[in-house]
Parts: sequence; structure tokens; C-alpha cells
Amino acid sequence: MPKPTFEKLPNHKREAFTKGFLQEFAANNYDKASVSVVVKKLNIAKGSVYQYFENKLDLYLYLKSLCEMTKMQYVLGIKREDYATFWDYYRTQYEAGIQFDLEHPLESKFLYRIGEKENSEALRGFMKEWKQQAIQAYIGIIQGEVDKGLFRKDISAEAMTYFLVSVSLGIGDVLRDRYHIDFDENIKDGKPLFALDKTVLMEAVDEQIVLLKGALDFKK
Amino acid sequence: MPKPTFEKLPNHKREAFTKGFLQEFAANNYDKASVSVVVKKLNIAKGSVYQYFENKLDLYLYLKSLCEMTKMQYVLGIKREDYATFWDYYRTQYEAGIQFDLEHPLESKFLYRIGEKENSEALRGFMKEWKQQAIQAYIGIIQGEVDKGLFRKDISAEAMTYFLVSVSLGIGDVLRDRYHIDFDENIKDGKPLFALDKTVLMEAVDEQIVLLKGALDFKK
DNA sequence: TATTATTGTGACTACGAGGTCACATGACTA
DNA sequence: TAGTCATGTGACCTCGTAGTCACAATAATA
Repeated sequence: MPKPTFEKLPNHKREAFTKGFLQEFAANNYDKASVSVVVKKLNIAKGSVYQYFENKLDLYLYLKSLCEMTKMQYVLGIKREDYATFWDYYRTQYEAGIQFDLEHPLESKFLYRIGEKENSEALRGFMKEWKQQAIQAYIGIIQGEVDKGLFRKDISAEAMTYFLVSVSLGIGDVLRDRYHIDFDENIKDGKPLFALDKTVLMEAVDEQIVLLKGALDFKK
Repeated sequence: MPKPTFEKLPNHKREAFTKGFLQEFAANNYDKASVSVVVKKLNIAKGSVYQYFENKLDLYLYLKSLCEMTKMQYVLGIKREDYATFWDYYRTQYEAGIQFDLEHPLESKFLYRIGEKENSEALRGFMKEWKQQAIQAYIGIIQGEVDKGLFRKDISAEAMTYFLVSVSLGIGDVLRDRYHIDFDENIKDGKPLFALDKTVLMEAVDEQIVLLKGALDFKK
């Protein structure tokens, strides 16, 4: 986490700093992202970085927590109990994610990288924990659907959760491939990752949801 | 592709060379895999590597084609027309993949990395093409199922294909996470990635197939 | 055996990374 | 104004990488 020196920085400096490194980590994975490059771009001394943060990993984790907090504001208010079906809930969550991407493309791309399988050894521990927590949270919800008789009972909630997560993580790729989206170009141009009409995107998402329903819904 | 010098090498030398670099590329991504490290491990001169191959990328692509050819021997004979349903066909393919992993763990891990989202910039072009070809091949098969009235008609074959691919790529992670498998450790010990009883693994696969059936099969 | 062609070698180059530190600069206090 | 403390600086250090090349060693041919 940042040293006091960083917290005391005037806003415009701190924001420029954050933005510069967010761009770098959004465009490159942890290992390839270069402190030296950003430092040149921002016209600050390399030593400053290490007066603000312990090291590269410390800086990365700070940015990660920043992005997560921003995304939370979009997703946290969405509660299962406020929706008639799991799929209304799920769809709303996904839509909020797209809205987040629309308004915070850098943070969105940063977080998109976390879902990637291959990650630097330095990060692997954090990512594994992160994924396990996400999975566990979802298992609880899915088990709830099973108990309500809304999801099938012949397959374990765990298996269904992994299934759902696979598809969820894949949807981003579906969108990217089907609409020939170049994430890196969009990032460079300051556009959102999914620089397309939201309704078009949601159509593709809805297709995947229809398939998910077929897979998980209880059939009498 | 290798220079003539490499082809003329005595078998034991060529095999040791190949194995050494397969291990390195199985354990590290393209960027992190180090020619220098392997060279030390094999007790050969660095210059030799560049008498066998143009450069690191050339060497990597050769190993990739090697692994693909080996895997082909397991999968190529499996034809859709030999199976009653798509799912018998799909299951057999997956089982063959596990068998391949059992007998060629190094090659299996090497290829597993290709499915990963994050890849070195040097490789991105190759991987994109590779994925597109795989997708296109599958779309043809899936469309065939639709035409036969076996798969649902209300969703495009393309959307169903992406759905199937998402889940297929995810199954590896399901197995890894559910059975707490450490790929890197297994590789280091010379074990297969999925060092578990094949029938146990296939049980988990079958669960996912049941869900896939629910999603894609035509319901009257 | 002498000559030529092929293969093996490892110190070396050029590069770029993360991180350090003695010093310069600026701001606030006495 | 003089002194103190926090912040900014960039040359420098260590490390590791891919790739090179003049030379040594071996194999093949005459």
C-alpha cells in the first residue's frame, strides 16, 4: 500500500501518476509493464516511484484495489433478493459490468487481466485466492437456487458454478471475437474495451444466458 | 523451422535438446522461458541453439508443431460420423486428450499454455489464427447438428460454438481447482498434468457434458 | 596424412529491467 | 534569514535476457 508521501501528494500529481501506471498495467501484463517507461512518460524521476511505494508489486496491488473499489460501486448494490430469477440478477450484474467498462475503460482492462490464466509468478498467490473467493461466493448463490427448486438437483452446485464461471469469463472473448474488437487499440484511443452499442453487446450476452438457462434451470 | 544442422544431429542429442526446451516452455510462458537457462541445464553452448534455429521464436514454433503433431495422433482418428451423438464424439475427444496428457505431459502442458488468453506479443498473431481456425472447424460441426435437428435452432451455431469452447477451455481449470492440482509441481516431477485416475477425471467431465447437453440439445 | 567442411564454444555485446542513494530542491519553522 | 525536514532526482548498480562471432574441435574427404 502507498506510503504517506503518496497520500500527501497534490491531487493532480497523484491522479496523473495513477493514470499513467493504470495505462501501463492495462496494456501489459505485470512482468512486461515497465516502471521505467511510465516514469519517462510522466516526466518524473524513477526514485519518486519508490518514495511512494515499496516496490512494483506494492504499486500493482494498490492499483488493483483502486479498480476493485470502483467496480464495487457498480455491482455492490445488486442483490439477488431484488430480482425474480437468478438470470435477471445475473444479467443486471453483467450489464453493470459493461457500464463500468464504458465509464472506466482503464480500470476495466486492468481487471480483465486478472481473469487471465497466465499470470506472473509474483501474482499467482493473490489471483488464486481471488478466484477461490469468487467461486465460493457463487456456490452459495447457486446452492440457494437449487434449494428453491429453480436449478437442477442432479448436478452439484460446485460443478454448476464452475460451468457458469467458465461461460462468464468466456463471454468477454465471445464479444471480442464476434465483433472483432481490438482491446489494445481501444485502450490506446481511450475508448472502452467494448466500444459498441450497449444493446448490441447485451444481445450477445442474452444469447449466452439463454444457453446457461438451458443448462442450469430445473426441468420438470 | 530447424536448420539442416539440427536435423542431422544424432538422435540422443536432438531428443535431449527437445526435451530440455519443452520443459522450459511448459514451465514458463514464452517471454519468461530462458534460452540461457536451458543451455546451462543441457551443458551445451548457447551458440549451438542458434546453429539449429534462427531465433527463439523459430525454436518455439518448431516445438509447438511437434506437440501438435503428437496430439493429432490421439485426436485425428476420431470422426463425428463414427458416433451416434455429438456428445459421444465430444467425450471421446476429451478422453483422448486426457490420454495424450497421460502419455505426453510435457507436450500437454506446452499446448495448455496456448489456450491461455495472455500471450507474448510475439505470439499473439499465431494464437489468434489458431483459435479462429478451431472455432471455424467447430462451427461447421455444430451447424451440422442443428441441421440434423439435434441441436436447438433458436440460437446461432456461432453463439453455441463460443459457448462450447468457453466451457471446454474451462474444464481444465475445473479439474485443476476441484482436485487441487498443481500443474507446475506435476511437471517438475515428470507426472501428467492431471495426475489422477482417468475415470475420476471423466466423471467431472461428464458432469460438464450433462450441462452442455441441457444448453445445446434440441428440446421438443 | 593433409586438407577441407561442418559443428561446437563461450566470452562478448547491446539492451532493458527493478531498485538504490547521495545529492539537489523546495517548503516550512524558529 | 538560517536551519530543518520532506520531497524530487537521475546516474548508477546488479541482474538477466537474446543473439553474435572469432576461434577451437571434430568429421569427412582427398
